[in-house]
Amino acid sequence: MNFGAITIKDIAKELGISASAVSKALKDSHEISEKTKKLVLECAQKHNYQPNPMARSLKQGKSKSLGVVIPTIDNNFFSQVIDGIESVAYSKGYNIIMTQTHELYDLELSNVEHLAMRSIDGLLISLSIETENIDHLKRLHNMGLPIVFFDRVSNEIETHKVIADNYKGAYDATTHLIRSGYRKIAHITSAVNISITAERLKGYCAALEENGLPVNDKYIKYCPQGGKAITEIETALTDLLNMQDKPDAIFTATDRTTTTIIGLLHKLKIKIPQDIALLGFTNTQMAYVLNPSLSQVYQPGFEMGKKATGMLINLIESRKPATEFETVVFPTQLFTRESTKSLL
Amino acid sequence: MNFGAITIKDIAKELGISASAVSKALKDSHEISEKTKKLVLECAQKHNYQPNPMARSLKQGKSKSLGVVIPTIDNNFFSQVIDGIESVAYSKGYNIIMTQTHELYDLELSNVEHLAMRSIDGLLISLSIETENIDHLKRLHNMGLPIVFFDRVSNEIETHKVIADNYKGAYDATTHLIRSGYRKIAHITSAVNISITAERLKGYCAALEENGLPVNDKYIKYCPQGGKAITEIETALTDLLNMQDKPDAIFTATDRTTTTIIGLLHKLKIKIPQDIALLGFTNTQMAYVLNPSLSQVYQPGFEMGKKATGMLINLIESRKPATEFETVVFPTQLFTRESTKSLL
DNA sequence: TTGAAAGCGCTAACAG
DNA sequence: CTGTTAGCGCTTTCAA
Repeated sequence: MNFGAITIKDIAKELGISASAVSKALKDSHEISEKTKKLVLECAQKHNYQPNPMARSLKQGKSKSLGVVIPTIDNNFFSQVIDGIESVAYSKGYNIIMTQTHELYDLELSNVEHLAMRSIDGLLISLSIETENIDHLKRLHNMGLPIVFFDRVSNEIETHKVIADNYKGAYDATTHLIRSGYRKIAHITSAVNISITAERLKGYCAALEENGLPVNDKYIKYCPQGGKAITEIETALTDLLNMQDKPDAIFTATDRTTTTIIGLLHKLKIKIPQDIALLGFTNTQMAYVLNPSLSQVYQPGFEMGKKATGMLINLIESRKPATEFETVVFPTQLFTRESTKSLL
Repeated sequence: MNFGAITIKDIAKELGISASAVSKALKDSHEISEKTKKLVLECAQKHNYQPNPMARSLKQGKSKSLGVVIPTIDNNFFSQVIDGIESVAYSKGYNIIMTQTHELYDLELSNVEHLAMRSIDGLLISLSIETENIDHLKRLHNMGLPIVFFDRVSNEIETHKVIADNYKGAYDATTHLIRSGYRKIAHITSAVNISITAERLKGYCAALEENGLPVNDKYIKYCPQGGKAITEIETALTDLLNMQDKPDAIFTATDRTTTTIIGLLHKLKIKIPQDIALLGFTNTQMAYVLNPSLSQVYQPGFEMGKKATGMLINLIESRKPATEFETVVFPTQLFTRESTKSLL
């Protein structure tokens, strides 16, 4: 770090003035003469002076970096969120330190600790599946660390949150399946404890009920690891396919589950949608080239990232501590394609 | 940052000893009595003491963070590389600061400057497509910043590099197409100036020549933006399809190009592989569920990230400046599927 | 308009 | 074994 970099002191020495004068000149303070300013600026330019951010952070108690904690980067939704986060953060002079939890509580814990230790100014987080207890976040939040949740949120901390309209996304998806003539709609979802699971499940149930269809618990399959392990998806699918009254459609709740299921059905030579229809939450841009083209519920990841970051930076930079917190809900988009072609 | 955090001074005061004693006790120095150590440790524990990394960095001239510059995160290959980078970095106590260039030279420049300013201890970089001039990297490298290139490398800086065997990957792919009976094999590749383009092109040509097939320049299409814009891929494809002697197979050189081409061919109702075969470099895990399942050249992204990071950390931590530099080449894997089914 | 001095939190050389 | 001191680079009073 700071490889042979020039410091304020060096400039001061070269110009025969004091370090504080240089510091002030550099930030165009009114208490420095134009002449001196010009001299300093030129000298700084000449040596390509870059302020040492560590020193500045140490002094000012601000690091100008944001911590980002997500389950995994290898996911269309999250990489789009990251793009959104970056776009806002950079424009406001923040850099981001990104970490993945891989859905593990222990990793989330250590990543968060590590970030806090790293003196981040704020934290953006989407909880891991394993995370049931968020004391680690409460502690930091109570100490004054601004936190904004997105996607997988917790109600145990009062702060800004950014989510997709998971309820409506699931509701629309299920309704579309029903309208297309499917009656026995299974739901393969993520772990039972995370926020998006509950919301999506609610939407699914509501659509069924509104259409006079029974909610059959046997049609609801949880993947405790959120589909990280292909085996849990396989088990869920096999269970469904082995049922006496097996489903005629599957509504999958996550990106990974959706794309994996399509692969598994392929392997089993089960035709979509003839044998079973498929519709899922996924942000893949390849949905239309999958075989068959895949109906999808799309979340505006980029916008969600932007919004969350904007809110976080507001929290960080606002003079007075926030007292009003917002939960911003973004609409999802339903794309209907061959995988849910109408039976009617 | 450092929200209400306890400092060494606080501990010193509470225990009625000096700050330096605490500092030494904390690092288990032999010049501190066991009794004091125990006291200090307990007190630190009690208050959940966390050293301030800024202060430590400032003092030690090390930030324990690595800069990572990649074209885009929204790419299977790169997100796998990141996973590899993270896995090694964390285990060695480094955190990573990641930035995307989106294939733009200006963004690469500002990201690199920003990272350098951020006092990173080392840099991992895969060059953007627009980058022809790497003076920005040379400058930092000359100032002593350890740099490791991966994937898209430059020969203008002597340092460690990690790449896939692009030549062999392309050679194997092309050979496979030839053996499957295809004779007019087009190559849609990335921008002409980046390293991987040249290497893959060479492999493609070599395979053709070894099999007595002509290298037809008209069959080679460059995408100056690396496929970032769908239009350039579309143009390349249309050009090929409009040729009198149009190709019977396409070998695509990048992840994005490959998946986009399959979509475009779909739209045009051109059957793969009956009308035209397709084989490409891509790390998508969905290759086998695409329509048709996609033959692919797979690069070991995770391992490449691990290796590059290991090398970088070695550079950073080695006492004497390195004089010998390595270019590590990872083998690619060819998966043959329906999109290149034999014509014979 | 400029400079001297103190201090952010931590470490390391040197004294005691 | 423990304390004093100085300093990393920068900012910010306060004094000149």
